[in-house]
Amino acid sequence: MNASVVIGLSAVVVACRDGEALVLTVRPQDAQTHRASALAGLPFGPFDPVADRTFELALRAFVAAQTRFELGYVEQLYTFGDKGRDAPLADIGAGAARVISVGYLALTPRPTDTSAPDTAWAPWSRYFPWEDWRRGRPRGIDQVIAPALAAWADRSDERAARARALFALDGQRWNPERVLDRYELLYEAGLAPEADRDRRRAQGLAAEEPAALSAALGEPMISDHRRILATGLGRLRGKLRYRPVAFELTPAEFTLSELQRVVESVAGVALHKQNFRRGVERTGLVEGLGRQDSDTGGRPAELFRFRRDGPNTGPATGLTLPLLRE
Amino acid sequence: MNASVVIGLSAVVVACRDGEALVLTVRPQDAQTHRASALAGLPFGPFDPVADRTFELALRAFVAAQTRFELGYVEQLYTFGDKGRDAPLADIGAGAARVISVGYLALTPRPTDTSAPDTAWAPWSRYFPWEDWRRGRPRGIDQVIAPALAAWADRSDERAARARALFALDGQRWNPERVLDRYELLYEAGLAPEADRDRRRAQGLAAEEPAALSAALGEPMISDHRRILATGLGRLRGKLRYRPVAFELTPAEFTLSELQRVVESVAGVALHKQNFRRGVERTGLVEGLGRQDSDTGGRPAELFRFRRDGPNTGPATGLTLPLLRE
DNA sequence: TCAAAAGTGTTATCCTTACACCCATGT
DNA sequence: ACATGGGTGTAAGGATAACACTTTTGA
Repeated sequence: MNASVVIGLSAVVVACRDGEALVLTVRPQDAQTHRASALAGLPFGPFDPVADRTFELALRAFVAAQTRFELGYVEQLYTFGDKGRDAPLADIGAGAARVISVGYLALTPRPTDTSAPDTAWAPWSRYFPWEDWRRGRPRGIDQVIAPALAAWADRSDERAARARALFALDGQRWNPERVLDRYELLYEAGLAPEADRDRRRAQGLAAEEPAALSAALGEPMISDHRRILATGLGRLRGKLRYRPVAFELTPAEFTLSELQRVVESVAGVALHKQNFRRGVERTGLVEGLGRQDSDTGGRPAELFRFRRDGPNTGPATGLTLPLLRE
Repeated sequence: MNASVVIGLSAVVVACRDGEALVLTVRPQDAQTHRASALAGLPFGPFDPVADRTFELALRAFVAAQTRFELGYVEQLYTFGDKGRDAPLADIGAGAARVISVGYLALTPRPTDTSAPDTAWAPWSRYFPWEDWRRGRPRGIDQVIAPALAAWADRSDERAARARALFALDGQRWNPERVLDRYELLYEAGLAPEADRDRRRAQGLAAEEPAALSAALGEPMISDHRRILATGLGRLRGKLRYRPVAFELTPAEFTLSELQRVVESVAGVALHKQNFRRGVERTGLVEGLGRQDSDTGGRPAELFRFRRDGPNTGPATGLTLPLLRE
């Protein structure tokens, strides 16, 4: 008998369209009914230790097979191995094995609709509605999340303090990057349906039908995919500020407003237009093309291009995020 | 027969002492001779998918068992799975299995000498001599590395450009965080003995005795451990600037000079004293204790303490690195 | 002509960098 | 007294944030 481990790969594939950040989702076939699952998940597949030379090659291959979509920029996110939160065994076609899942982040400028069945681009605010502050503080935080967390914290100061800091409760500042911490807090507080499901599974009970989907708490995903998605969003938000990743999400030519909408949809905050533009131009990561884009609704905007040979100077080359509204 | 994968865990355990950044190393027993290996490695051990609940718990347990040392701060680094660069099978006690290694970074303020045999704290400049710029540009870069890379680049502009950017060759700026890229470049160029070894193993040849250890190219390590170490150093350097990790490497009470020496030894650069101090005080991460430390050699220095309840304000709380010398 | 979006100018404030200088201790 | 390291003051330059304002298009 050899080690009873299988390695699963999952991909958070991100794109932007019409000012909305999207993530590629799939609805896997249910093992019993052979119909598409009620819950969505990330593209995922097994890693074959004999045939696959590297994780990344295996990932590119199965995402292409599953979604008919070729990946561009790819980076490893995290490897998840907690017992009790691993993928349901049926999902991955394994026997009685422990599943370790290696999550990847992939970015693409072209969210072409896939012709594959049961795959779709979904705005990620569907899974994390509390993360979108572009039109001000999301209602659900004060109306649903804060009261529920208060009840959970009860008389625990530590819990209450964490809730305040992560969800910007009593005048604290919102930190867009702590997506995973917020999701984990909701999970711990039992406000993510996944927590309930994992607990039942650990106790050998049958799975419940998913509870009514709360608009404030977001849709759940299969397995631990919402956790992987949270990791991806957090990483991407952080990286915006110190690596030129935003340009992996824009077409080859873009206006500065388009770039700003991409950054805003990922960071989930509204930015100050003029200062954003100045910030972008100061980096030297971008060059004007002299040509203009005229279907903007107002004055035509100059087209820009990312300079891949940008200045290596300085340890950090990313974009500044000049916040609007305080 | 089940999936032929085993998961290995490795730890980059970092501490600082006397202004030197140290890493915990072990010399594993050779399978044939039963004597300590000539090459050092990182503490590592297998992950047991049946018994171990999480990676982190397993890591803490085997590091304690192997080195008699308890870990404090721990974070996951990266999961390595490339074929041909995985751990030699004998090292991990596996059969004909593919080895996936999950690397962790651990920080500790107390580099107590372990009583365990064949474990030692080593300065990491032993493995990456080109990474220490505290006393100016390391000699080995111009005398050994640059000529060797030039020969390797030959007429390839792409190779030459990468070498220039990573090793700060023609007046380019040194970027302390790109430790892994530099190590990988040396590996690719055949300047790391590990590359030679991996190639021979892939071709089914016997392992060579390690070549003469060049002072400029650093000591090799077993398996892919030097790559994991490079990942850890790079991550830690980057994190210094936006998370309060430096305080995981200092004792509970410290002078600002001690803190500066810790940061300098990790970042591998010399910092401007006055501006560093101002930078630290501005963060509000630290509070003076009124008491003083008198064995400094000059005027006694005030003792400070890290405020774990530091201000959550702002997305980034780390230290500024005001460079000395240009 | 007006709405909409692009783009410019200006200012106060803060952070960074750099330089010069004083302070307290041990030998 | 003087060497050594700790600590303060100040000023220039750049980045940021917050204003108000002009320009160019389509309807």
